[in-house]
Amino acid sequence: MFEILKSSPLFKGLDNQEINLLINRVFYRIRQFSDKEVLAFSGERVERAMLLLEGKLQGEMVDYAGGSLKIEEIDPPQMVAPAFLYGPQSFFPVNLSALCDGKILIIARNDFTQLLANDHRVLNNYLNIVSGRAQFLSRKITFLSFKTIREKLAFYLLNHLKQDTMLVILNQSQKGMADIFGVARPSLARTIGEMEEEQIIRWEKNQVVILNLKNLRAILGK
Amino acid sequence: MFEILKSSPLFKGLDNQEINLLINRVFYRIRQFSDKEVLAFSGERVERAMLLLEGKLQGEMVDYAGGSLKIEEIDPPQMVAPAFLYGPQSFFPVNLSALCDGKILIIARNDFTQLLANDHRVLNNYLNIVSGRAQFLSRKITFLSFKTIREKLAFYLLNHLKQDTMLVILNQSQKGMADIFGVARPSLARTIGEMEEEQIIRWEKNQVVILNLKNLRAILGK
DNA sequence: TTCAGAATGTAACATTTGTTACACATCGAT
DNA sequence: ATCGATGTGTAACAAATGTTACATTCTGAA
Repeated sequence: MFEILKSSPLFKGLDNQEINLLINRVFYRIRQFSDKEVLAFSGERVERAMLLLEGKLQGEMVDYAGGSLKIEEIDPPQMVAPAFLYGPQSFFPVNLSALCDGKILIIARNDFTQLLANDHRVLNNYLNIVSGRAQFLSRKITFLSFKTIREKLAFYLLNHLKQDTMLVILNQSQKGMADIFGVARPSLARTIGEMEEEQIIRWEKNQVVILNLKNLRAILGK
Repeated sequence: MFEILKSSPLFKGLDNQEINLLINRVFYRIRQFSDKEVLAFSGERVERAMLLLEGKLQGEMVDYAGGSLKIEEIDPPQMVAPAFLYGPQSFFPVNLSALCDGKILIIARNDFTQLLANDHRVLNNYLNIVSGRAQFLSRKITFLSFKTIREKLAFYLLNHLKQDTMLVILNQSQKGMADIFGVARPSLARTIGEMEEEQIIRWEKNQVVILNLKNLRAILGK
């Protein structure tokens, strides 16, 4: 376990023994979870710090109509909802569900606070994590504020362009992307079709080829 | 100045003298600004902690087409962009402009870090502020994810309902609200008209009367 | 290989929102 | 009180997106 923790942003800069000492000064437990299990519901109080050790989690906002907007996926060794452990409104903002089997490290808030107080480097790391979360959410807002599907798609592609190539590797299905964009799947497909028609992109199975970078950029610059 | 700082979330729990001692151990300066002045552009690096002492600021995201989405207003004695001082992407997420004359306290990041290290209460306060920011942004995303103007309006009204009344006091013009919602002003006016037609609300000059709470809730629950 | 389930392309149509334009009301400064 | 700037109600029309439906292709497990 300490190998995993050592590579986590929270314990960055600490060696195995230091982590061991710190962790063993507080109460903690490991919880197993299985595929598709819901670990927390939106609105539930956040009482414990959680750090994903194995497996993959997904956070999605659920609207009142039952529809959902996938916000992000969480991979080890990241913390879960780090920005919701303190502050005035410590409630889960999303439904947290498992995409496969795995396990998480759980530390109650008071113990976690103690952990932070016990080592300045961990505290500093945590500060960076929380700030990073706020920045992630801020970018999410930037993204959601794009009005048209065309703009969202252009922004997405430009941000996922592989260095020095004209390729974007897709690790999402069109359906998955539509969820992230918060739009209907056929609507996204239509926009993709239009942009292929205009020779801006070529949509292949697992990747997208940018045929006309200038025009793609123009979508955001008009 | 210390009276103002004393009432700020950052120095909560400290008395004037303690604040005085802490502040005077680091470099700081006070900057005056005037109405409509732009204090920072979106994308600019955040190098300094800023705490609003007097006046009123506004943060707005500017999209590529020049349109804008007003994110929030900042009143004294709040910090400006507290969640963007640390972390991997410390750039202003919004254009920061003045809504009237005022002044801010400015502390360079290194000095601010020193300030945090010098007092555990201030550090703890800051942690709460940053978490609070992430939580604010998260709620913003919840809000933006509502699909229709009807839903946004219903959500807004239900969240601004004055305790134990059927009133919502408006401190925004319709135009201002349309900006916050990220929709066109006539579109919002149309939706308001429809909801008045249906006897759900009555829109008056500076307030809204809820006529049918059940139906208003039903908009989000359907 | 075969088959079922998932993902994709596409079309017709409905719904929502944006755009533009204009009349009118409101508010504050002179 | 008057004027101009700003906000508001409303309408007609355009544009974007959602909905539904169906055919086709892909994919992984038996």
